[in-house]
Amino acid sequence: MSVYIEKNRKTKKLIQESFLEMLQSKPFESITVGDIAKTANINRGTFYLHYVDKFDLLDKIELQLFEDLGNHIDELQSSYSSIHSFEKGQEQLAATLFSTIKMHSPLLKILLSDHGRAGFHLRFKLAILEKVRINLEKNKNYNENLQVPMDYFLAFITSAFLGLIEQWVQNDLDKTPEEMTKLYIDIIFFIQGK
Amino acid sequence: MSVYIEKNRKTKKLIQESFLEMLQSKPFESITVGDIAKTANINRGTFYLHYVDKFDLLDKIELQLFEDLGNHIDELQSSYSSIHSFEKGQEQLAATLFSTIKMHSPLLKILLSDHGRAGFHLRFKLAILEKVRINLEKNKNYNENLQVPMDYFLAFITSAFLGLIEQWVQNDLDKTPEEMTKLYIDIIFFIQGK
DNA sequence: CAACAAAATAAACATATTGTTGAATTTTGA
DNA sequence: TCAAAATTCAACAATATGTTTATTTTGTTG
Repeated sequence: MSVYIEKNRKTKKLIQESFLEMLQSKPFESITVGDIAKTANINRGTFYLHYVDKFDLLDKIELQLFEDLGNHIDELQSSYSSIHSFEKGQEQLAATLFSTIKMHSPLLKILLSDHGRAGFHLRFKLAILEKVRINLEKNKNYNENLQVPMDYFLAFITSAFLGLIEQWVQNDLDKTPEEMTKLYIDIIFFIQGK
Repeated sequence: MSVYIEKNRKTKKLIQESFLEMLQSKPFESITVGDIAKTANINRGTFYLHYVDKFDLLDKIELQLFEDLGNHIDELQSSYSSIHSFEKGQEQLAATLFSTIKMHSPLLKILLSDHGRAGFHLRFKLAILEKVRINLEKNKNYNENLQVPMDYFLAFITSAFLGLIEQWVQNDLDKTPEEMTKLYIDIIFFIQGK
């Protein structure tokens, strides 16, 4: 019984790999179920034994990604102290984000490109935003000083992070996570006029 | 002759309006040329007299948007002095961006949502990034002090802007452009610890 | 008004993709 | 070797695509 599940997973994995490989060279919208089956060397009917349609396939891949990202971020973040300054919290979060993103950068590069699916950027942002929010709440001070609506402040910080991540992924990780963290801090310092 | 062009434009306008109306309730990928024709009360064949396919239609809409945005931004920006501090330059650009975005917010809201098309966010970011770049170059000082690769710095600043814009548009313009500009400045000040 | 040309319509077309079915076949592991 | 599970195969109706041809509507112009 357990081996049948294993077999199941192997075909699923084959489908996903073939699909993601195609996604590098052609946009999601132009990939047909027939294409996927052909590339994976399976019968088209077999695809439908595993997924409802190609949207379902991409849904599953996205969900798995967000789950992995979330778990890994939480893991790293929990190793930090709860009380810290805004700057220190940002540095810790940056270190966590960049080292987590690194593991998933090939997939992220595809999903964030125009070969992916409309709205992925929003879903990704939402996932990161939640982590930023939690991190900010660790710092008691910021609440009192912040004169700006929280949704806008979160949108600002999260999108700034996202901008660096997108550039980094598009540059095929031309820097280490540590260099990216330093880069983030340097930008904050520059804006602060230091 | 001129009236035929006028007639032509009226049908094109009708197609675009019907299309954008549908786009508010269903995603681009699920809208068929037949749907568009039905909503616009035209023959399906007529659609093909004006556009190659539905992608071409969306291409034209996006292009028109970027052209309008670019023109309006350039217009407003040219009214400012060329030499200014980083903060002053950012404030001027923010004021320009928010007032320009306001005019196109209904369309932007759709195109940035998951009803739009993969990659729109990237194309929009690129359009804004170019304006940010030009604005930064007006300030001689920043070049000397900046210790960070330009592509990353631009990605950071532009995405931060974009984050505010997206939140604003999603909130159905719950603030005036002036309030958004002040909000942007307040966030910068907060990060600077002032 | 009559003639003309552009634009839109209507119907038909081959083609491609979809998602489903049922039966046959192969693979798997116990 | 056996039975269950997984995959294959062929066929199916349904839908959307993009093109074509003939016909009608529309607006302009002499």
